[in-house]
This record gives sequence, structure tokens and C-alpha cells, in this order.
Amino acid sequence: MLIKKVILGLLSESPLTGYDLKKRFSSSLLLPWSGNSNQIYKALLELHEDGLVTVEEQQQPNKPPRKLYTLGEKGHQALREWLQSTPEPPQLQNPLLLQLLWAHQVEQSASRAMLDTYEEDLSEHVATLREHIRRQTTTAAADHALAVHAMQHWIALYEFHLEWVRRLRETLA
Amino acid sequence: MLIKKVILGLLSESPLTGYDLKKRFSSSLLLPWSGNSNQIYKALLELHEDGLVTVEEQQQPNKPPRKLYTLGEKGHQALREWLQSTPEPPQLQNPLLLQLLWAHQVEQSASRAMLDTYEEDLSEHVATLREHIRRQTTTAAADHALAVHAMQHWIALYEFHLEWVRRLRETLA
DNA sequence: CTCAGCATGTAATTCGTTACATGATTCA
DNA sequence: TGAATCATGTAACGAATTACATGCTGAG
Repeated sequence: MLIKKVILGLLSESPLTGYDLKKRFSSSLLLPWSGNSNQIYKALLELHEDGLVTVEEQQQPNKPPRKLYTLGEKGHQALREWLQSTPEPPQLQNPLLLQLLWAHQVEQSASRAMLDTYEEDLSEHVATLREHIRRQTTTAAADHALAVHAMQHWIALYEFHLEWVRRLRETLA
Repeated sequence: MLIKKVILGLLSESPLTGYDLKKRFSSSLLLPWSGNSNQIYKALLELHEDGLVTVEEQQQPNKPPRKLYTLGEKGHQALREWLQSTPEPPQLQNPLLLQLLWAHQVEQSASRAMLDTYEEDLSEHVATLREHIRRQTTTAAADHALAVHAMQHWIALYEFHLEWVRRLRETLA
């Protein structure tokens, strides 16, 4: 499960609770998970069973008790192994491309209209991502060159797609 | 469910059985489904319940009976509606990028080695895709300009990623 | 008084996968 | 004899989602 490795990565930066992780996942556009408690608390239990993390239960005044998870030596080792393993090739899922496979069955004006709103949605989406990444790269991760490269490429992939959509619209206009 | 729309698309080309669809899905690298019977036969049942397809049961000598599904008028309508609807922005999932977020925790030589095999795997993968698409575009779909554009862009996305990996390797060498 | 934040977790449901069950035919 | 193709389907499981349950605190 990829999410477990990512949790190891996040815990390697600092100890965190399930709730912290939840917020990280739901606020990060880069991490492709919704940040639902089900998955996270289950993953943490399993990581603990496997001895990769340690837990410290903390009672705090005026707040619910929390469980702080810390990456153990075995966890660091597992993380390092993952970082050195060869990842799977990406899965570029693109609903638009599927739709275009049968686009000849509707009038071209309809496809053009569809692409118009698609381009609008997409460029807004890309703007959000760009801003999101900008904030990330100017703060913490800025010293990790590979991480910065990765994020910029992630954006570039979306921009590449957006550019293609724009050119396609022009050829249809 | 996106797979149901895609089934409508496939049935719009010619009537097919569940078994036919299964083969289409498992042999097409473009359609991101494994082609497992569970999903397909269930989808066909539901499409039938909704009156989008009609079934004709055929007894054939020396072979198991089969159910031929044909797209009805309501199904054509549903397909056309889908083709005109605005698709979701793509989800570019890329395990490599996640790994690079914490790559500074291992030695750079290890990351370089990882990228070496990744590039090898990926370029092979892309070659397969390119050949796959080449066969597709030279035959049936060749007359549908938008479909051809879509497939070429799909490949181009992978090639864009591959090029980036190559440049990244050079900067690390 | 209500809503957001903190913090844990469970339940129900969807989508997807592989593996299994059945049974005939054809080809090596 | 054993594997591959045709053709239907079920079972078991995994990954992910949303919604729900609980309960306390502090701000508007």
C-alpha cells in the first residue's frame, strides 16, 4: 500500500498524530488521497504492529487525548528501502481522452463547446495547483532539490495537457 | 461509473458479448481496466435494466450459448450525452514523484541508480504503448481525427515524462 | 447557542482486482 | 493428455470514499 510509505515519509519529518496526517492528506493536492480517517487510523495500527512506528499516548488538559506516532529505526529503514526501489510507471488517466475516442458521433460544435468549458475548468485547476506548489517550494522543501524538481514537473505535466487542449480547440475553431 | 460509458462507446461500434468486451478491455492499453468478468457482466446487467442495451441469447452448435448486447436508442442517447459532458481534469498519478519528495534521505548514488532502472523500464513501457497506438491508428480509428489526436497526446504525455526523467538523470550524473 | 477545531474511531458502500467454478471443443 | 479458446458467472478480497458516532472547548 503506497499510502503507508507516504505516511512513513511524513513521519520522517516529525512525529504526528492520525489527525495531523488527516489534515496533511486532505490539504495536499500532491498526495492523491482524501485523508479519510478510516484508511489513516488503520494504516497507523498496521505500521505499529509491524514495529515501524512507536506510539505515545498523551493526555492533554481541555483537549481529547491523542496518540503521537514516531518513526522508529525499523521505520526509517523501510522508508529508505522504498526510496531506493524502482517505482511503477505512471498511470495517466484522462477522462477527456476516452470521450474523444467516440467524439465523431456528436456534432463538432458540441465537442467544441465541451472543450471550451473543459479548458476553462482545467486552467483554473492548474492555477490552483501552481499556487499550491509555489507555497510548498518557498517554505520547507526548498532545500531539497529533487523534491522541488518533482513538484515542478508535476505542474508541467498538467500545463502540457492544458497546452494541448488549447491547440486542439484552435484546430476545431 | 466511467466503465459503463466506455462500454456504451464500444457497443456503438458493433454489438458485442461480455466475453468480447472482456477481451477488448484486457488487450487495450488505452482503456484503464483489467477486463475482469465481475465488473463487465455486472455492468451489462445494469445497462440492460436501465434499458440502454438489448440482449439476444444465441445458441450455437459446439460452443457455449452467448448473449449478444446491442446498443438501443436510449443507449445511443446516453452515449451522446456523455460525449458532450465536461470531463473531470486528469489525475496524473506518479509514484516516482512521491518518492522524490523524500529522496534527500538516501545517498544520491542510490537515487541515481533508481532513476537508471526507472528510465529503462519506462522507455520500454513507452515503446510498447507507441507500438500499440500505431496499430490502432493505422486501422479502424484512422478516420476519426479527434480519436487519433487523443491517442497521440496520450503517448506524448508519457514521452514528456520520460524526457524529464532523462534530463533529471543528466543533472544528477 | 451554534459552529469550528481537536481527536479518535466505525459503518456502509463503491470500484476494482485476482482467483475460482463449469463445461464443451480444438489443436499440439 | 494437456493447454487454449469460447462463454458465462460467483467469491473473496483490497483500496478508497463518504457519512456517522462521540465528546470536549473556545470563539462569535
